[in-house]
Amino acid sequence: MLDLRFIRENPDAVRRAIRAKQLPDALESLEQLLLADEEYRLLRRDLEEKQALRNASSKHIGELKRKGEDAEPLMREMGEVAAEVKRLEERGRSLEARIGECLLEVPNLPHASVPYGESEHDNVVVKEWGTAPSFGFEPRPHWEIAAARGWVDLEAGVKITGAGFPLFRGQGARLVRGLEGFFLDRLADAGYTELVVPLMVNAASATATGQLPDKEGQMYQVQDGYYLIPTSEVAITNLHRDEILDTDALPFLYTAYSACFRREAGSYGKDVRGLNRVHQFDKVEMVAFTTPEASYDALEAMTATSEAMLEALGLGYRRLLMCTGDMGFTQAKKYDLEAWSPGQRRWLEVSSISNMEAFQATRLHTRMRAGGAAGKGKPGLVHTLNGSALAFPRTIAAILETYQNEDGSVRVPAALAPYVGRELLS
RNA sequence: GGAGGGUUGGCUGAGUGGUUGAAAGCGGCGGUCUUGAAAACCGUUGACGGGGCGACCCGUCCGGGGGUUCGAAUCCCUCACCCUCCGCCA
Repeated sequence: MLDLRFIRENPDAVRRAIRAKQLPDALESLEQLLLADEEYRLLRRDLEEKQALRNASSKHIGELKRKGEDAEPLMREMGEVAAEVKRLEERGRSLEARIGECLLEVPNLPHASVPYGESEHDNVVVKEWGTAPSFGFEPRPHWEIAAARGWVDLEAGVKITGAGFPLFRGQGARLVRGLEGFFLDRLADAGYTELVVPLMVNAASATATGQLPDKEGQMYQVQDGYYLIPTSEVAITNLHRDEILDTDALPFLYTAYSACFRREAGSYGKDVRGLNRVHQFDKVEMVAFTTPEASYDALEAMTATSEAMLEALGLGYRRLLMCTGDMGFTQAKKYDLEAWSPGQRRWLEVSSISNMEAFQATRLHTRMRAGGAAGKGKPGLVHTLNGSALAFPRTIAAILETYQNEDGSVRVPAALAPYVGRELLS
């Protein structure tokens, strides 16, 4: 969330940001927030005055009692003050709750370099890499290639669970495992610390990273108030919730391979065929904690790391700079990487890399100072970033379609072959 | 799932209704002594919010949240976490 003081001092900048992000409902929350904040600040002043009076008097009563003098009149008098303090405290609590709720509804501000736009059509292609492969035959979509050899079995997934839960088999499963090792090894080389994280998180974690209350319907909720993670970002980023990090030790770079679960309610049609959109998928995620000064360089570095993987796999791709209207609630700046899908003749989003600036850190209460928790002085907020490297299903789709042969076999990219243990899927 | 015990400042650990934001020790910081260091001794040392140019002043904080009371670290309720024992279990 944004800093309350910043909102108080720059309400117009926040209003502009909400309009640019196409989130009209948030305007109402902002206006409520400003009203509640104003009332709360007046109430605080009154409350502190009465609390001071009560505190002084109760000390005085203590003195009288110790001396054996009569404290009854003063105690009766203070009864009224105490009642007033209680009334003000109750009102203060309800205002605090309202302020907290409204604050969660206010989106992050877009960075100055983000283009204004109302929808995905206004995103800007900032980079293209590779050339579309040519075939001596009509290239097939990945679901045909995969189904022919049983590498991906969508019907089995439907029987076992339901639509959107693919089953990988044989060399298809081997490809999944190979990609995991390939991605994680390259990220280890790039300085990322590997984690294995819980696949369920509590409501506090989901709130801190911005899934709640904004995207509640998109997560699977299980018993005991837990949610299946829609991305390991949620688990990783909460690692440092309520902590003060040592500024000199930053940046912290983490990666984790995990299953991800998304309800994707309302999705249908050709966009969801095959592996294009599923409810459970694997992903290797990157998360960074940096100083505010370093976060935009870190965004570029993280993006370059993801792009290097696509290049090592030999997959043609383009990088999009997301416009204000297509960016989402928590992000200040976001790039999407899309791999070319020759069998479908369309771009597939395989990675999304974002800088949240201090938006998550404020919710997380993750701060930094020289010396960390034991250090001295006022702690400052850190910036958080995350990105995928990469999402498996669409990467697998792009590999199958890009490297397909007419006989239905698929060449394994040279850099990936050692991880898969073979150079040809057949 | 059942029974019991616990959660206090950077750490250890006192404190069961009235100048307790909190003893003591450790650690940290400053000083004395010393060529320097160590040891010893002396002093000092929590966080957050608000106010004032400032010496300072006010408020909140003893796991979280409520309650009782003129007054709560201390009493009551509730939640979370940790420990011990029993049960169950890959």
